[in-house]
Amino acid sequence: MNRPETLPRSAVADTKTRILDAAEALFVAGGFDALSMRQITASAQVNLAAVNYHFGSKDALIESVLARQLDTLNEARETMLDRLESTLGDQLQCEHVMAAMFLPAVRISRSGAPNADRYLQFLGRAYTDPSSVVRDFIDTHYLQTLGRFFQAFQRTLPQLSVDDLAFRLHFAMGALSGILAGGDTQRLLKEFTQGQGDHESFLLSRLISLMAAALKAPLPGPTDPNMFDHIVKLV
Amino acid sequence: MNRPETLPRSAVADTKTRILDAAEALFVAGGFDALSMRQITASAQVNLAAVNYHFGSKDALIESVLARQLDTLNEARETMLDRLESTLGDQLQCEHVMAAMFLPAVRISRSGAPNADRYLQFLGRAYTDPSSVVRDFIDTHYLQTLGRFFQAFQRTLPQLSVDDLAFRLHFAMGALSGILAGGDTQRLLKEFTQGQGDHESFLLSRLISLMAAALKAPLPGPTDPNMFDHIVKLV
DNA sequence: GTCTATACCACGATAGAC
DNA sequence: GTCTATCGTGGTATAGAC
Repeated sequence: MNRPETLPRSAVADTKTRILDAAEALFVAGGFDALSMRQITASAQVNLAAVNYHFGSKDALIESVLARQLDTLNEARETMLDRLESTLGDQLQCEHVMAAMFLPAVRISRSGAPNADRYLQFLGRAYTDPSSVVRDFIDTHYLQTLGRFFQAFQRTLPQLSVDDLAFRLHFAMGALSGILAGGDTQRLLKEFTQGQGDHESFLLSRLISLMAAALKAPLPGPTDPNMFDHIVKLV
Repeated sequence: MNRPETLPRSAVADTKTRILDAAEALFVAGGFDALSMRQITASAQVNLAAVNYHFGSKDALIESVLARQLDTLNEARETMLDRLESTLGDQLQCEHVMAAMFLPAVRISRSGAPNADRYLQFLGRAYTDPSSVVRDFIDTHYLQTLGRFFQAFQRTLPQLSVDDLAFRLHFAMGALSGILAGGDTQRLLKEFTQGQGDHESFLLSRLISLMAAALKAPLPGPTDPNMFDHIVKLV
């Protein structure tokens, strides 16, 4: 922002970047609560007070760490959704919208960008970290992109009311978080990063199939609408 | 445990119970990280060191708070599942199994038990609290009951392999957590507690319909299995 | 503007007196 | 069983050097 443009980038990163890199590495390794200001500053070889000077607080630091990676991801997601919408037009289905949500992360992780190999590890941490700081920031950060995707889902699922769609998307997103938060995350990420194209397609299609089934479920329910009353009286 | 049986219960609760009650109230109000030993002991009007003496640590205290409520709930869940299984036999469907998971909490909250009205609030906190202490304990606590329900789901969904069922249950449970963790939790709980029977049946049947749709989704996926490959090549 | 040293307060935990 | 005193660690705030 207010850094002079004429200043040449030195061979070693400046203090602010060193703090960001150190915090990100420690965050990926152990999550937010395993982070201490003294650990970060020692790892970055800067003074303890440097974090507060450059970022204001520990919370603001980790938000900067998250934004540095998630801004790019959400841009790619919206771009991919735009392309799919303009290419497919009325043939757009909710599976395409979900692909636009999940594919960009995989692609970034396979690009030649620095630390690309750890990108999905970072995402796994960011999406599953239990701290309210991380969760609140991600929720806020997703608000704009999520609205964009909500409209796309509305187009592909016109039979659902706004309330029902919100309910089911909430359901589906919670399911995704649950999968990422589960003990299988490591295995899941391994398949993402190391698996062949077949594995990647298979896993993503399996995930998307499930979410599509939940989104497309008939409104009155697949069974007798009064089934629940029946159960209540049964026990 | 090692409290003498001959000691009569005094009119006011003893130190251990007062600590439990105070911790539970503060936990419901603000979650685990908003709890401090000094707050708890001040609210319970006991000494700061009393928590460590009676429970060993702050983590152990909150585990006692959770166990006091969740043990009863899981017993009721397993009991209801037993009754449904013996009553319905081969006619048991996965909707019944899910009802056995969700109904007991609603019933406890409407019983005349002390603090029953706050029971669902407590459950919402317990299931959505971000602290690893709470999450780990609930996961461990659910292991036995969850295994019992897993077998029941296996019976009602014989077309799914063990791995696929685990994947989908993981999905469904994550969805439930996502719903509870969302901003609509308050409204959801209001409907649970204040709504008429119609609302309760409607909401639960809507939730169960969604989860049943995800569990019953056809294995190859509702769309072309190669659709994902098609998407990959499209953008 | 940047960076450093250092002080401050709240936290959970514990030893030892009573 | 209960209490006081104290320890180590956490995030934060600030005065002052460069």
